[in-house]
Parts: sequence; structure tokens; C-alpha cells
Amino acid sequence: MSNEEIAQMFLDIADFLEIENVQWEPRAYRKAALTISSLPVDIKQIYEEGKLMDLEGIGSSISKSIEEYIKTGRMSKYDSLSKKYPLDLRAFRKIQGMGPKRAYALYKKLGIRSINDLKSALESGKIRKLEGFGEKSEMQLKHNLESFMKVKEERKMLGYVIDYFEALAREMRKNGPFFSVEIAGSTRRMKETVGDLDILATSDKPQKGMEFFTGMKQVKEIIVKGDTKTSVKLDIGINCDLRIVENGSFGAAMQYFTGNKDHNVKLRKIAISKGLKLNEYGLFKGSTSIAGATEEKVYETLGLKWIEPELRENTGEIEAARKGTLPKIVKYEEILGDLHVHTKDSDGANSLEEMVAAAEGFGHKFIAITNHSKGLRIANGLDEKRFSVFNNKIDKLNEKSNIKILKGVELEILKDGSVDLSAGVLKNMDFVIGAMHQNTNMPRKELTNRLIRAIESGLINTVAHPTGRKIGERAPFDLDYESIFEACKKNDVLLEIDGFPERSDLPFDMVKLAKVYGIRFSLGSDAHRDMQLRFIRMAGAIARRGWLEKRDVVNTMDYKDIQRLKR
DNA sequence: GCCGTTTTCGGCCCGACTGTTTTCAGTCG
Repeated sequence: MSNEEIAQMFLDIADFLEIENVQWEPRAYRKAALTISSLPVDIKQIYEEGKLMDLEGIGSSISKSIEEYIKTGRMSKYDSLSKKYPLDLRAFRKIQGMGPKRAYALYKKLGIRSINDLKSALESGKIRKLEGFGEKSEMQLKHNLESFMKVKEERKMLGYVIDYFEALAREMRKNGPFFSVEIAGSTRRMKETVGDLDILATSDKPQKGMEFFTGMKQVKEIIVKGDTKTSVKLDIGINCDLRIVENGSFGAAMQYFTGNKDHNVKLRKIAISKGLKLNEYGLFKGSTSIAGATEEKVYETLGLKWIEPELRENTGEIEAARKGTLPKIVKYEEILGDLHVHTKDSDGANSLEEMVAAAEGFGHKFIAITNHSKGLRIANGLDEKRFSVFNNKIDKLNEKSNIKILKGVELEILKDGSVDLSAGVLKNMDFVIGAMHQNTNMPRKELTNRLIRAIESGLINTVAHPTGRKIGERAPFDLDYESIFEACKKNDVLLEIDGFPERSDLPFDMVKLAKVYGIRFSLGSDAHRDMQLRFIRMAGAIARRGWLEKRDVVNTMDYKDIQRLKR
């Protein structure tokens, strides 16, 4: 049982109800599904605390369904509907242009239940003869089915594609018939993963703008093309939407296309409550636009302070903007260095000198080299002897280096919570990251105690990638995070935000939770080669999305103050 | 089915594009 499973069941129910032309309920179930799939904790835990109804979009009826499923492993509403409509909606949902109604029409008329059924029906040419379908629909479905089979459309990790995105926007600015070109959407919010790229432009020649865009070498395929909206598939396998608006609407459009959806819905409701209407073209009183050229004016007219894009997730930022209590989140340029970097002395690809030179190129003031310790054999971890030789090398390099190199280690936290290097060696280190890499499938209580013992040892500065999750690969550790946070606070131990894309750990929602405990954070790229130093930006993004301020992030301090951190 | 800065009842975001339609339904974001 997982949050995702329950979320999928609710999405199925929403589709079933849509087939039955039920009004509004599909929306309610979809909202509940979204809430559940984005929970940072197991929903069972929330159920056990009796707090299901506190969740957004979950009321008495849906919470009863969740309870039934947790207790019995079945959900009667889902069971009866899925019996009535035996369709593989989960697969169909992933095919562009295949909504619940079309799926049902195909089932009713041709008995299509699965992807395979759909495939053979398409091959036999039966679909084009159906009422409501035609040759073009059939072609389109064929095409979209193919791309579904080829790549199971997945989200990309932003850390890997953001440079490509920005280069694309730069090229449009430089050579296209646009006044301005800006990236919006989840990229602007700096979400860890993105499903597509949203670009917004202004131009007095929208048609020419769209021509230019669809003719770019990165564009592999045109999905839809109009004067204001065009969607394409890019060569890196991700869709890109371009919207062109007039200058007077640019702020409203930036607001609208930055999202997220819930944030926007709430803003529109505020507009309605003031007798106004908000859409991507502006904020309107009747048919008169009273704001729209800038985002600031749109927010201001709604009685809100402008909200940083990274905060726009409808997790309290609108209320804070109304009350004027928004945090002054840490700026990217306030992050002065990187506190988690490897060299080829353990499992990195570049030498110490190369990494330091690259860090200087990135504008860092300092960098902590944190190679693995001996317990992590697979990563060629260093023992006491190798560390003392390596640290001497750092001392020497520091004499001529333009940036400060901190002596660090990513220290293995063993099964019993002890660590694998002697206190003597650790004393000479500037920055110690404690990490669990092995035997992490222990029961929750044991794993929690193991980590707490390390936190209380007085030997580590920070807990590396605290949840251990890897996006799309590995689930987070089964830990009692509240106890971990309490222990960190009590012992003045930091939590790391690891910006390596697959890790993105702590995740931003847990950063926000941990901040409440008064914990401070260290940011690291976890770079294993020079170019990966760029991932510090992603760590900064998570910090911002977690509402952290400058004082919450030790990377904003002078290196001398980092050396003086308590251990 | 959910929710409350009008409301415990009566609303629920809204516009673009496409295809198969002679005026709109379905899908998407």
C-alpha cells in the first residue's frame, strides 16, 4: 500500500464519474489524489494520527474510503465502479488525447479495454468509422500511442535540463521576433522535476514568433500551433509550450503560467471575492483591465505582497502575503560556497586541483572536500592514513588558492550508530557530513536510534541526504523524522540539502517542516565531477522552496564561521 | 464530494486548440 496507489485509485474514480457525467465530483477526487500523491509522509501515519480530514480536499466521504482501504485493503466505491467499467484508465490517462469519455466510447463501441486492444483497433482502421472520431483522430491516437510505448513520458530532473532550457530562451531572445522571452511554469518555481517547459513571450508579430519557434533546431515535432499558444516536443524528449501575449498582459501571464495550479485557483477566488476576474490577460473589473503589465501589480491589487516563484505552491504563502509575513528567503547569490564535494581520491572523477579550479569558476568563496570514509568500500573510501596525507595536500593548496578549501569527510554511520573514523582524525576536519549508505533497511525504530546516536556523538556537523531517497529509484528511509529533527536541534547538528538531482534531499516540504524546529541547514552539490558543481543551485532552490532565510543556511556565512561550528 | 473573508447551502477557474462539428464536446494545462 502506498500513497501513490491510493492517489491512482482516486484518479480512476474521477475518470469513472466523468464517464457517468457526474458534475463536480471528479474534480473533488482529482484534488484529493493530488494532495495524497504530494504528501511527504505515509498517509497511514496521518490516518493513525486521526488527521485525514485536515488535508486539503479530503472530507468525510473520501477519508472514509481511505480508512476502508487501510483497514481492509479494498475500497468499495472503487471496486464497484471498476467492475462496471473494466478499462485500463491508468494507461489511457498517459496517452495524449485519450480522456475518459473517449476511452469509454471506444470500450462501448469496440470493446477496447487495454492498450493492446487499442493498438489492434487502430491497426484495423475501425476507429475512423466511429461517430465522433475521424481519420485525423485515428492518426493522432496512433501517433500518441506510439510515443507512449516508446518513452513512458516521465518528468525530467530540473538540474539536468535547466541549462538547456535557459539556452533555448536565450536563443529566442537573441534571434526571434520577440520583445521579451521568459521561462515560467515549474522551472520558474524551481521544482525538482519538471514535466514540460513553459515559455512566455511578448511580440507584435505573434505569427512570425510562432514560425520562428517551431523552426528552431531543438523542436522535433509540433503538437498544436496557434497564434497565442503553440506546443512542441523538444529533442530532449520533453514538451514545450510557448505563449505569446501583449506587453500589457505580460505580468498577468507570467503569474498565470508560473502556477502552481492551486496557487492560481486561490488567487482567482480572491479576485472573485473582490468582484474582479483574473485570467492570463489581466485582472479585470468588468471588462476593464486594472492590472496585468507586471506581476507585482497583480498581486498588489489583490491585496497581496509579491510572492517569490519558488513559494507558489499554495502551502500558506498566500495567507502570509496577505498578512505581510512572507519569509525573506535566501538569495542564490548569498550562497557563498559548496559543502559537499568529492574528488577522484574517493569516487569522484576530477582531482582536488581540478575541483577547486572549477569551484572558483563558479564564483564560490569556499568549498568543502568531503570524500567518503573507509567504511564505504565501493566508493574507495579513505582511511585515517590516507585522510592525513590528503588533508596535508589541502593545506598546501590553500596557501596558493584564491578560494578557501575546507577539509571535510562524508563519514559513514555504521549499523550501530558509531562512525568509521577515529575522533582524532575528525578533530582535524573542518566539516563532517554524517551519512548512512548501507544496511538502511532496518526497522524504523532501530534506524532512527542509529542516526540519533550519530547526531548525539558530537562528531558530525550535518546529516547528509537525510532521507536517502533517490527519485525514481529508491524510497526514503523509514525514519521517525520528528525525533531526528528534535535530536538535530538539541545537538546543534545541521541537516543537509543535497542538490544532486536524483537526491534533492531533504525534499523541500520536509525542509519546511524541519525549519520549524529551529534547525539550520548546509547546502551541497554532492558533485563527483567538476561540471556537477552546478547542482549547488538546485540545493539553493530547495532551500528557497523550503522557506529558508539567510540565517538558516550556513553556506551564507564566512568560511571561518563554518570552521567554528560546534561539533 | 469539498468547502466557507458573502455561504452549513450553493457554488465549484477558465481559456486555447482540435476535430468533427454546423454550434460544440473533449482534452489539456
